[in-house]
Amino acid sequence: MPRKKNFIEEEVIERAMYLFWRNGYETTSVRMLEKEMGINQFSMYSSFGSKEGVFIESIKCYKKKAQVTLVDKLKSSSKGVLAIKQYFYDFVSFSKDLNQNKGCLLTNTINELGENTDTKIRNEIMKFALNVRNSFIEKLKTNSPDEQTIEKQANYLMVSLQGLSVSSKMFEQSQLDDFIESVFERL
Amino acid sequence: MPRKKNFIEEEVIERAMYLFWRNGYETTSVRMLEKEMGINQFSMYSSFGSKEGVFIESIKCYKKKAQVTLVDKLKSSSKGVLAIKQYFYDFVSFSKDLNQNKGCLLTNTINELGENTDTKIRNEIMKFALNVRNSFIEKLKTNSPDEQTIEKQANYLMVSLQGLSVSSKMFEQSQLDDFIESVFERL
DNA sequence: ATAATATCTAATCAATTGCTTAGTTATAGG
DNA sequence: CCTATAACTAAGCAATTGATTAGATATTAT
Repeated sequence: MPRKKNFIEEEVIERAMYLFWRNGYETTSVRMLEKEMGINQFSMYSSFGSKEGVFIESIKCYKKKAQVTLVDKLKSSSKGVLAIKQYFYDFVSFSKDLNQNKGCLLTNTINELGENTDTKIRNEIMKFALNVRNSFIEKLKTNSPDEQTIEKQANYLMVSLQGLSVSSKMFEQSQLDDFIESVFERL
Repeated sequence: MPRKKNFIEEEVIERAMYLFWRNGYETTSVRMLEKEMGINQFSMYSSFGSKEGVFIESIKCYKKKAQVTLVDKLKSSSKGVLAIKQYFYDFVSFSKDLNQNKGCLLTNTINELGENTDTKIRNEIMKFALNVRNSFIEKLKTNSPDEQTIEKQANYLMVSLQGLSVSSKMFEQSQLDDFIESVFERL
């Protein structure tokens, strides 16, 4: 009986996601979201409950995007550890968009909100991190059979990824390339 | 002839610095600063001009602190590359304070403010990064004479440091240890 | 068509933001 | 002592924050 929404939730959330990605959580105001999503505040609140609600959906949207363009490619590759290296390069270009170095939205969020991060958000982020880590481990198995070595290497790669995310905001591409090459010289 | 300030600028700035370090720039309000610094808003603005002014002084304070506890120790060490490894471990415990993982204030700032970072602030941060990088290079020279190798290693170490800063907020100490050990296994 | 209901627009809410101003108080040089 | 000066207190500024409300507008089953 009721009226239909004249926007598609997934579409407006993707726009919101890019805004959060560019500006961070605190700096992004509800008015900016309104403008970017192309919908009224009422629609925003009735669909997503709160600014945080919009953010959580944006995080999920980002994860989906990263899964499709990065993790799925990694999983389906047959190149072993080299596939992880490719993931690193893909990750850097993924974090650049329209000549902007935005880093990784998940890393940005952890870094911005720190220990005060809402548990729901933190869980979403940690789940994805574990997901990536497990994908790394699958590829590492082709190199070494020793489980302890693999665990250590996985930790090494995860911290390295965080470094890339932040560094893409302040260092030159050549320095990032140096880094990636060095990382995989050691594997 | 005039009245004396009844606070010491360096003292209140150090308090402000810890607040910014814990909460980030945007999340820290002038009212919070007032409370933490123990001075009135008028005093704050007449001494430092603006919230950003307080922040810039806080950044300088942080740099001084990091210089004394981290860089000076590195410079005076005679252990070569091992001294850099020690710097990494010191850096992690430096970013932990009162059981809080706050990361590095400079890294946090770059990550939070991104490309919109005020030039003055950005310069302060970049200067310190170069300073650390040069200290690394000095120690790397004891290992290899090849300048190109050293440059690449320096880039590698700088990105790794950023990784440690962010990762200290989301990973276990053992994972950070794994990372540091892996970095220096082949240096 | 009509009634029911969810979505829309647009105005508004109290609270908080960074910052300023008016008026008082302390400190020194003459 | 007195006057000049700057630091103090505390109230207030306009603008913005996240969120809500009232009333108009579509949509669809009956």
